Amino acid sequence: MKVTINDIAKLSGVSKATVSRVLNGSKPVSDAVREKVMRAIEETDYKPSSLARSLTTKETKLIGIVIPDVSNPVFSELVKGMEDMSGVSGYNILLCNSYLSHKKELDYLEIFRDKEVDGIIFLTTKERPEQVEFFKKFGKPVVLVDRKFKTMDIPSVGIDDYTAALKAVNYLINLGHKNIGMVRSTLQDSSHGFNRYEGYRKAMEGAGLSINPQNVIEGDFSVKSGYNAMLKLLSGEAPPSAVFFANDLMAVGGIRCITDSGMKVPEDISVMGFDDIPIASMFIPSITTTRQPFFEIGKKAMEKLIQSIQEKDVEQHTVFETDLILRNSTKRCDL
Amino acid sequence: MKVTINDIAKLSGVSKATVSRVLNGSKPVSDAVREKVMRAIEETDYKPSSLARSLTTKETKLIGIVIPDVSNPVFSELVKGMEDMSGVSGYNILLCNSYLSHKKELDYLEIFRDKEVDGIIFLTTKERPEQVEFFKKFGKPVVLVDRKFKTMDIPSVGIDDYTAALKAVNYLINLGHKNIGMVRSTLQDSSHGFNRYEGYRKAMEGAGLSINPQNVIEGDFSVKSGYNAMLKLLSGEAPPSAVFFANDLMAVGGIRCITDSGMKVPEDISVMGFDDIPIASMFIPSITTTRQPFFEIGKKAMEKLIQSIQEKDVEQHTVFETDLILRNSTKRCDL
DNA sequence: TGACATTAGGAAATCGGTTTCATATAATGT
DNA sequence: ACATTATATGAAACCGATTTCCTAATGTCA
Repeated sequence: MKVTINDIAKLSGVSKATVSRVLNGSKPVSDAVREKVMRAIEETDYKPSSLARSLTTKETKLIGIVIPDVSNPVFSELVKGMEDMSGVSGYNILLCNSYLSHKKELDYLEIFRDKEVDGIIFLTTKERPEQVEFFKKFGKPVVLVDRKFKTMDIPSVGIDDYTAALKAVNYLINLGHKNIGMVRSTLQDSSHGFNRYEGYRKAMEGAGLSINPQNVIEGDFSVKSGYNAMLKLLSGEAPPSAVFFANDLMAVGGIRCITDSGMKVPEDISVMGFDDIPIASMFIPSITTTRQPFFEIGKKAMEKLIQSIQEKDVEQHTVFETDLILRNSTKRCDL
Repeated sequence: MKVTINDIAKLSGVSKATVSRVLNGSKPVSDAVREKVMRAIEETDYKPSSLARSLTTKETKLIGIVIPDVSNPVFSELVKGMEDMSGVSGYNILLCNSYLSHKKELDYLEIFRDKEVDGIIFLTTKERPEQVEFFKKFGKPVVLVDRKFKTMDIPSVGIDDYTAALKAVNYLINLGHKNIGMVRSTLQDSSHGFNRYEGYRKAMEGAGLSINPQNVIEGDFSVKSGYNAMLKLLSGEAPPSAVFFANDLMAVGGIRCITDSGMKVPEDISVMGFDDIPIASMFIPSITTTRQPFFEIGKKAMEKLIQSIQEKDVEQHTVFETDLILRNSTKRCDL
């Protein structure tokens, strides 16, 4: 049989209230009594039931996290950052993969409510009214990662996609490239996709370069879509000398496509990625990209969440710096 | 204020016992009463507290999972399989990364006990007495993935590393390779590392080929260690014409090393990986490897766990088949 | 030394459910 | 029509903690 607070109380000859006090230090207890209780606890290897405790204290020390897909290195790194932070504060993580399914996202939110988590970190692409409604009812702290909501002001952590893309494309421009293509993505209305495209547009405009609409292709952030997009770019009338991919996975697909077509990266075409996932540095050639500090972002998101749970003031929107990582998939334009 | 079962009872003019019965169907309830109760529930958007419920029912519908590192594609895929299975049965996952730290592993196990999870899926490399002791006391179901314990018979799911490695190396032998090296790993006494090496040894022996000890190098399953191991192989007196890496990440490092040394894969040296993580098919050249059905393994592990929780009989040790995936990092030996 | 303030610890209520047990009413059999 | 069984529901105990409220014992001060 599992040993409970009552057993400890009996064993040490005190009331369970006193045991509770010894456990939590919520009220002073004489040394003699504390001693007795501690001994009983040790002897029986007693651990209080966090369930029963949560029932009265109203906190479960549980954090719900919804992400699209753990097997995507971007998200797994974010999760690691979150876990790193939650651990030290004694919180545990309920992890859920939505695979971008709206239904799953909502189902998981409901589960979080049932499980009475103390807070939620939410990663989605598209803001939806049901979500907003849920969060309004939910009442407890929520932090968004990599996106803000328009119809509700929820604390967020992320990067400035626009500026990061601007810097990335400016780098290509400084290498002498004039005909620069982009593989973007508007998957599920993702704001990253859009903002990165805006950065690209602005950079080109700023340098007085025109964008050939044929050289802006739509992808969906997957390797395969990068491959297909590149195929289109290569078959166009004026294939670009450099391509800015909205993420590294698509860049990988692009490089494979270029290689399969008998051309070389970066000799024939320069490729720029985004994210700096592990594969970017391992690939041949290694991929020039923009590093997002995913681990830090995850950590910060969790930190903010825990702080709001503990009713401390937190910065509403946190924006992290990105770094341009120069590698071997880009080179000066010879033309 | 949060609405509770008492509110529903009052609102619908019945006792809370009856509300509970409507909720769980544990006892028959007249249609008229059920109707009333249901209406009250809908009106107030009442959701029972799973906390309070768990306190009496003794089940939390929580599963604890300890894995080394989610950002490793091997493990993230396993986790996805587990989640896929747990979802349909209404279980939720408490995910913890141990980073192979013995202390963290044990800490998380303790947390699982405190949180009163219904069962645990445990991935570790090294069996340790404290773990065994914990599981003995724990009393609830546990499933191991990719390893068995020697001092305690815990249900497990995995593959036959020995046979898989044997098949892989035999393939290289059939391609005409005679001088085949291996980069293995005995990281934390991992049994995979050992069994894969045994398969290699047996294959070589079976073909009457001798193993040059200089061509068996120790790695630690990381890209970097694969690179360094390859460096050693290349600088040996009789570099192999083919190398069997104990996992794909090391194979990636190996290929980079070979490429950096001005040689080509597979023209100069054939490379064989293990696992078939996503990068294996994306890499240039794509990597010949042994596919482990990680998703299925994860799913099966969860299925077995849930079945034991529900006190059904389960197969004690489940072994999955592996497939040799032929790609472009291996070719016939010219010599 | 007597009046009053502190303090340690116990009894009981509480959290929000489930479950056992008792009971009134309806259904059944003869 | 009467005894008996089945059935729907309520009251209360319980799960394992925390917390409020109260009391008895000790300490302090004039």
